[in-house]
Amino acid sequence: MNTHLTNAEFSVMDLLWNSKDRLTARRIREALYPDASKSQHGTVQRLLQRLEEKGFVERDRELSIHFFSAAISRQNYAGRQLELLAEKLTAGSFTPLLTHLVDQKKISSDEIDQIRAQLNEQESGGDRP
Amino acid sequence: MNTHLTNAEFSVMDLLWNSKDRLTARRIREALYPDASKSQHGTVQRLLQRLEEKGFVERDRELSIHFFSAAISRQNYAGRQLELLAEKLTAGSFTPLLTHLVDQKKISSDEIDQIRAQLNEQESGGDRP
DNA sequence: TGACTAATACGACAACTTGTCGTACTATTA
DNA sequence: TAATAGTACGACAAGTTGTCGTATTAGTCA
Repeated sequence: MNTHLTNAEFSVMDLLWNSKDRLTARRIREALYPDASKSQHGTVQRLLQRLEEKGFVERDRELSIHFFSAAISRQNYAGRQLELLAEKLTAGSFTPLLTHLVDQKKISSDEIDQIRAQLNEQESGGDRP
Repeated sequence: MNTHLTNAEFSVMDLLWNSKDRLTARRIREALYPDASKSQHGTVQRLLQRLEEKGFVERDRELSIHFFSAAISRQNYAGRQLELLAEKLTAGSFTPLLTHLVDQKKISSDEIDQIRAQLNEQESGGDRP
């Protein structure tokens, strides 16, 4: 499975991630190209096709009008990208990344609290192998 | 300043980041292309030139043999990439990224300890507005 | 049913990027 | 001054990306 989303592909995924329900190609076209010229049907279909090939999108072929949904969650994608980043830059370790963030105060104190809470929870709680 | 490093460019930066001292183009070529054909001088020079344009590399022109060094640190680059990721995927917030990491236990307990220590330190310490 | 509309499938391509090479030029060295 | 090694950068093939257009299939309705 390819791991990279191009800009246009990302726009589609962003739509799907933000949508509660599955979307038709038409819906997606309407959202991405509100002026909706004829040829942009094709563009969206092409994008969906490539996204399906890459494993990012699931297509329900049941009906002749297909329904599309994200095959992986935004969280999942974000996590994967973060891992790639760490792998490439810091030999797979996240500490240097986070250290820098904290140093630069790029993490708000609210965020700090949330993460600390989660860390504490995890430490006490779920250590079932 | 461009924010993206291509593969070949990254190899150069990786070298510079790993090196204590500034490097000459020759050193870099030797490292990246150990077989060292003639034309690869040009390749490395080209890469260094582009990296300089992008603001990633500093070039000391003092002598006719130039010295190259990273203009931004690995940490800095990593942080910037992380910010871009968060901006694009989670409206600039890091919490969802980190939450996912913690959930998946992609962060080792050692790392958790380090980060927590740093968080505590920051909280008690430097809150000067 | 046959004409029409809308959907899918995908080849093609222009614009851009990327890695590489080669050539021109300059400085240093023997 | 000839040879060597460096810098500067134009050029280009290969790959990517966004887009379009055309072929084909499937419903729709007078």
